Amino acid sequence: MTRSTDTSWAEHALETLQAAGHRRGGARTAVVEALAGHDCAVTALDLDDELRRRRPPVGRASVYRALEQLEQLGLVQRIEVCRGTAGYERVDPAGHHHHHAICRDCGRMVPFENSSLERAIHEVSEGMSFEVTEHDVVLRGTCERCAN
Amino acid sequence: MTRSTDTSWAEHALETLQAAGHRRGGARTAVVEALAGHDCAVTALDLDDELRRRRPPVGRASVYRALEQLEQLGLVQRIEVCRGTAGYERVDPAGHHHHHAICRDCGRMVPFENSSLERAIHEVSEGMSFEVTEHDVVLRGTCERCAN
DNA sequence: GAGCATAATGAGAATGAATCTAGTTTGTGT
DNA sequence: ACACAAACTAGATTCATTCTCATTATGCTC
Repeated sequence: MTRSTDTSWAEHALETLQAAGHRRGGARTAVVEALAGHDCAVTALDLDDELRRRRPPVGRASVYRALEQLEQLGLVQRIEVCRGTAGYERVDPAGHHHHHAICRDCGRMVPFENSSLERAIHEVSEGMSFEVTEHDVVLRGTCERCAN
Repeated sequence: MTRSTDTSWAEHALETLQAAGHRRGGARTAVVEALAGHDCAVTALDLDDELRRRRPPVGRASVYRALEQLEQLGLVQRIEVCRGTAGYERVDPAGHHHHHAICRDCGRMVPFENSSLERAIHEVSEGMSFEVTEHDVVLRGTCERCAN
């Protein structure tokens, strides 16, 4: 579960894509594999850099397209990493997930999880006219390094 | 408190700016006044549109600069409205604030507040190596209109 | 295994929000 | 009123993201 390349997530993702009526394409598979290799959020351009070197190279458009489809299927979550840039990270099929604290100065991102927070969010969601399918919590401040 | 133009917030903001060593400039004042007239998040470009028509017109750069300063002073909060666009809204000086549920389909934004959620976030923040100064919760899903 | 419809792909152009630059104006303390 | 720094505007620039479109590959059917 703490393996840095999460094979089970990748398999699950590829299966879900197929079940959703998608064909098996090289670029999208590469994106899934790359995501599986990251434990926390990566930007689309980081993935692009990483995948552009492959043979054959993966185009930027394909990376964005794949991420969008994965997000739509609830396989990855999108969060705002820093002003105007999105980060993507895989979603545990078991529903287990974490949130992030982001340092205002250096952009460092620290994941955390907390069950009473989850419970509170769940309760709020219930009492809402919305049908809430996803939530996202971001704490912002200064990390211990930048605080001096 | 439900007045659509919140004069007290505007006054508070202008005072805080001054206390922070800022001079009183026409453009920034205009931005503060415009923000006071909105109860929920507005995008920078909406404000720009709104203020460009003034005599004298306010430049786009000034809008962004003012928003950044206001955010730095904790007078406005920045949230991601839709992919790649930020929304800004005034922060109640009393510390009273709300979060948002955003419809994935139509982009509609519904504010909500919940004290046990706040409490949970506060607790998490305490136990963190970060010095957390701000937090942001976004619920995403389908609003009752789009759900049919 | 060949043929077909169509999804998937990649290169690069286009978009659009946000930031930066340069030169000008304005506010404030003296 | 003067001087000097902060604030301002217009427009160019940057940079993430999306779009276009010609090309390639997949999965089906026969």
